[in-house]
Amino acid sequence: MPFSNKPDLQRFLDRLTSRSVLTEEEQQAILNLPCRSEHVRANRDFVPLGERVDHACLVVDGIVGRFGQNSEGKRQITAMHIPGDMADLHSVVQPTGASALQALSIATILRVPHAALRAAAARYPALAEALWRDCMVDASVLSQWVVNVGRRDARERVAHLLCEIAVRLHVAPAEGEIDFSFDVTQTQLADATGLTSVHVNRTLQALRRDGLAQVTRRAVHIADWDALVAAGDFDTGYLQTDVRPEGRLRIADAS
Amino acid sequence: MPFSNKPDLQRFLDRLTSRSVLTEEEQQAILNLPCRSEHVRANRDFVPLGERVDHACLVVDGIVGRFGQNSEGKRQITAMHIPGDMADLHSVVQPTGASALQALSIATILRVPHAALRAAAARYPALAEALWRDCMVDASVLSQWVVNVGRRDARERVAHLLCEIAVRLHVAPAEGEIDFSFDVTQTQLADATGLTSVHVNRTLQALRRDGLAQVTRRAVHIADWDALVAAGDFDTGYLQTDVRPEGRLRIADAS
DNA sequence: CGCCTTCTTGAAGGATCTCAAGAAGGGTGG
DNA sequence: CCACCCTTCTTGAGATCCTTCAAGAAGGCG
Repeated sequence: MPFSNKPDLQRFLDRLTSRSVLTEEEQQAILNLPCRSEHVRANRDFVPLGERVDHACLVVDGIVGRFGQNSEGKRQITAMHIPGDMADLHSVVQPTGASALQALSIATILRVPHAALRAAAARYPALAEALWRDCMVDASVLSQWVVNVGRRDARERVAHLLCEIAVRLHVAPAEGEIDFSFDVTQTQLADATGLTSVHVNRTLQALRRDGLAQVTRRAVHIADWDALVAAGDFDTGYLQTDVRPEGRLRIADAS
Repeated sequence: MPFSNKPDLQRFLDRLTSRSVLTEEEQQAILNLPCRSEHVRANRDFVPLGERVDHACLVVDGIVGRFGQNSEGKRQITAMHIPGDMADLHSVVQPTGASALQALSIATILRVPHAALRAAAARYPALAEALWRDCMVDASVLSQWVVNVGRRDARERVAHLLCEIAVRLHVAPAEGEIDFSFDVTQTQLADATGLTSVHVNRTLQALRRDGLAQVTRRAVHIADWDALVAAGDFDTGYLQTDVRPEGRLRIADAS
């Protein structure tokens, strides 16, 4: 467990402190978490469906999908995780029946033992609360995905997803045009939006034709942010990015 | 705050202790939570969309829906809550951007102040953990709903929802036939499954015709549980009901 | 250079929606 | 206790969005 993992844990810590207030000592507890780095090739399921797990996975690089599937084997991606996300933090508290994880592109992950996370959470209640809060932001996203897949048409779904990713990557809202690397296939976009890859293809063509966004295999160029937001019926609030310092919470101090 | 609320809080406590281990003292902390009982008529939104809330709502009686909506005002129900559920427990840790709640039938709820829940969680880390875990079971359901709406056809969606509710109400799996009260309109079923009420109507007729289930305005009669489970591609694991005593968790004891 | 994955395109079919209107059900007031 | 009203359910027909199937083109990696 070399020190070289600290920058990656720092990224996760930044995520936590963007919404929660943690003391220096609590922050150190995160940075000192033991972990094992691992490279995963694209399309590999590195956390299998339905098994008990004893560690959580921090995404260091690449895009990771959480997914479920129906009996015919059709996949539905239920969450997309970007670097800095602890993709299955929920497993700390619910180690069985956890969801499966798949590398959507080539990825690097850090496996963090539950035991260490639990020990840290037990020792520092405010840390437990910060982790809990992080899980709830994840759940907010999940809620939005239900709305997305349940009550929006193809164009809206794809636009909404692109907006969400842009905001989570902190590349938006910039003025007008936005570029970011996003290494996923059209088939994976289809599995995330509940469509077929054929229809995602046509939908992306329409978004391009209408001057909203150009999506290629490796990157996204948003040509008109406001228009894409409108097309995706997107409202950034649920993502809880940009919480001002005075809005960050800490309720767990024992009295 | 009369003592008469204790039975209702006990129900919530039972929910917690079915998956988590709590000491006598911790259990008392739940039972002593202050709360205000309230009757809500059907179809009323009793927690509005997008506002900051300072209390969580425990469902005592009736069915409560959590929902989001798109810009056209089309609703998507993202969760259905039954008596004993704390419908927006997540708001304790994420008081802004909470989801809206609507009474699907006439309902009775208990409003529990965040302050009291926070104080209890701060004082008893194991309690915080139990609440966190409860939120994660809720998130598992949410995940399944994404799969349901994204990758299953109308018949499967409706069957899956009926199975889920039956298991959560602890009326299944009984042998073969099952009856339970379920006071929800076809329009609400449509909003939960991402369909139209017209199509839900035809789907229910098909389920009835095929001898799987009869759904009326007030109740559900499942004629063939196994067949409904197959039709809904339903796997009970994610609900984490029936966790055996030795499987219940308690990791938060400070060392 | 060659292979394998991914993207692209067309055409046809099907699941679900929309619109519309009548029937049934449940609650309420006279 | 009946009549009435409003919500919910039911049914039909036509429209549409999306899927399925298929096959060729393009792209990336060893």
